[in-house]
Amino acid sequence: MTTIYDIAKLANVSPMTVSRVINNTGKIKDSTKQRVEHIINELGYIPNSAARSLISKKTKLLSLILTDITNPFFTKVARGAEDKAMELGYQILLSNSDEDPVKEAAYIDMVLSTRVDGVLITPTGDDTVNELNRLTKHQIPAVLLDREIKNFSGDAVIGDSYEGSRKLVEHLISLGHNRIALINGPAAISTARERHRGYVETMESSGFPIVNNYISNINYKTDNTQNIIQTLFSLPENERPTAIFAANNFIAVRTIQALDSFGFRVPNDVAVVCFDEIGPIDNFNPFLTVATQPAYEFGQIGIQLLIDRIEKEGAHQPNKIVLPPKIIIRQSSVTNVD
Amino acid sequence: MTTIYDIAKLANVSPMTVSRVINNTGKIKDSTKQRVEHIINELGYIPNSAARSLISKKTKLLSLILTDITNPFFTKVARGAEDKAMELGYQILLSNSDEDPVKEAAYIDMVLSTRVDGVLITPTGDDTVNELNRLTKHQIPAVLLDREIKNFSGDAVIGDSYEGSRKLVEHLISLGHNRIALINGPAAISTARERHRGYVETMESSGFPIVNNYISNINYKTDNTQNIIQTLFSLPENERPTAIFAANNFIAVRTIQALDSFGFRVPNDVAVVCFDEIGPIDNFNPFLTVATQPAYEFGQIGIQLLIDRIEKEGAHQPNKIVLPPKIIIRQSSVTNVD
DNA sequence: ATGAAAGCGCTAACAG
DNA sequence: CTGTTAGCGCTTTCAT
Repeated sequence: MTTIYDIAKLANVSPMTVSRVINNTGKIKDSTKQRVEHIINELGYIPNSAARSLISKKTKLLSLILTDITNPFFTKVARGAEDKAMELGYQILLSNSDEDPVKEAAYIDMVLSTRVDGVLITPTGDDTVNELNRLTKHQIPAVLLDREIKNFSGDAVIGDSYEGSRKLVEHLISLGHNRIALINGPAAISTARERHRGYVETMESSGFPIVNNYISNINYKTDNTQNIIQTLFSLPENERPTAIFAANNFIAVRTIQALDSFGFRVPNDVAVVCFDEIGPIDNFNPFLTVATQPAYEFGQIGIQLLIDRIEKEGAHQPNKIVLPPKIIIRQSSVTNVD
Repeated sequence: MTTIYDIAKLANVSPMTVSRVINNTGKIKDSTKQRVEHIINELGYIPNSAARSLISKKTKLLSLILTDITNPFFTKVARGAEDKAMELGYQILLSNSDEDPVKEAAYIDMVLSTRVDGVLITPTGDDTVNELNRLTKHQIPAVLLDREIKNFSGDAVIGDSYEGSRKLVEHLISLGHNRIALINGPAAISTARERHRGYVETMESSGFPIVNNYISNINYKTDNTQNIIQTLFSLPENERPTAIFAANNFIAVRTIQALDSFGFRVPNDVAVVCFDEIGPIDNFNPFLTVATQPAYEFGQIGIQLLIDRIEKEGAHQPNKIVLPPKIIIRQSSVTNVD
């Protein structure tokens, strides 16, 4: 491996001069500069970032901790994050927590030993506050993505789950539904709380009762919905829900599959709506009615906030960016739509 | 930031003893070990990997260079790669080349300066051989993913594009099609060459002519298919293709969109088949007939090969793993299928 | 079983 | 404009 010492020797200068040429600092005679640069190119020399990090305490590495990149929402987040990071000279370390606090903690360990400059994270739940505190203790800035956390104030990029929720429920109500079930994420996750709030308030303001049996909480990514669907549809026909609000795309898919397994068709027997698209290509799967969120921007803005926090001196106020959802009406809720 | 010196001072030992405790090397008296470990936990000390890398010349970092993680095939590859890497104690740096050799080269630069231990890469084309040679020059192992490269022999995980291609075309022929168009990727990419070969040989062995106008090459990810579709369907009705073999999922989507814009319906007017799923959830979008590839395994195996190469002493023979595709028949080619 | 010295590759601080 | 010295945090080597 060639080092600045090799270059220095060949160029008859000190290593320090080589360093100056590489970093474009200080004043170097043009001829020396040329000579050094020529040798650098000749040998294909590339600075060792470990050595640099040791001094600068910066790695130009960021950690992106998502629950699962396989979820199209997070796929696009990752793409936005990567693009912005690259643009600003950083690289991204990817991790999937799978909604599992144990995996999440293990990743924070790695993050800490890799000494990344910052972390953009979708926390698994409110308890993630402990991991965030570990980061803070080591002065590693973190930005929350998609989910806020109780007892933690810091930068965040989130969607407007309350608003999206209201609009989805209003849409269902406008179609004549009033027995609407909510299959939600865990109450320890802010998006689930907000979607619940949107659901409840919209139902109430439309004068419909909140039926507790209609509301359930499951894991956003793993739990299946068989039991829930079975229970809901064992009710007498005039008490069954006519529509289901699935809190996210994965829950929606599992819900539709469960419905299918019991012989119920969407939307003929039941209408289904949810948050976020189920595929990477917008408007290509013309099936699910969704509250879609600008995932790519989540990633971009998240990284931008993070890098601002890293590079800008002084502790400025926490920045909270709220990105609005967009309702797209498709066949899973109405039959007569393209 | 706490260092082994801080620990050493508090434990009344030398830094070397602390290092030994951390790495579990040498013989340490149990009592000293306990004492040191206690203080380590107390302070929440975590070793600085930059310092370690400087000595060991290892970073425990791998680079994953894909064309676009937004493509569900690569999304799953990334997931498989990340899982396997984590399991083996490595972290993954994610990059998207967007099929652009310039971006690809820029990423290789970063890779080189970050001193990753290895690279798993989907090359943009045969010219990527130059970038791979740069890696080799710096003794950084690389494993090819999904695509092989002319004039480069090394480890690779690829699919059987020829076989998948044959089966897709055979499927179309069995449905009575013989005017089948191929919208392929660039000839500089091995998968495109193999898919072309599978198409040509299957057509010929079935006694059908190869119509040159039916074959076109475009970028896997960016070029649109408007012109191609327009040209094909300006032909007299009895010369138009009745089926289209799109070489990958993204081309298929753009093809269907283009067909749609000209008022042609799939599969009623034209059958469409392609490689790889268009969504992350298998069997949920019951539309496209595809040759699907085990993307998750691509990632897992790729990382496994890479780490073997990194950790196993001695230069063993290049390892080439070929993963078979699976044909899934859906509505884009036949109307009477679930 | 433990420690001291040296050095990995680079740059900040100071000298000239 | 260029060089010298020291040290980032850790581990290897050699002593004890």
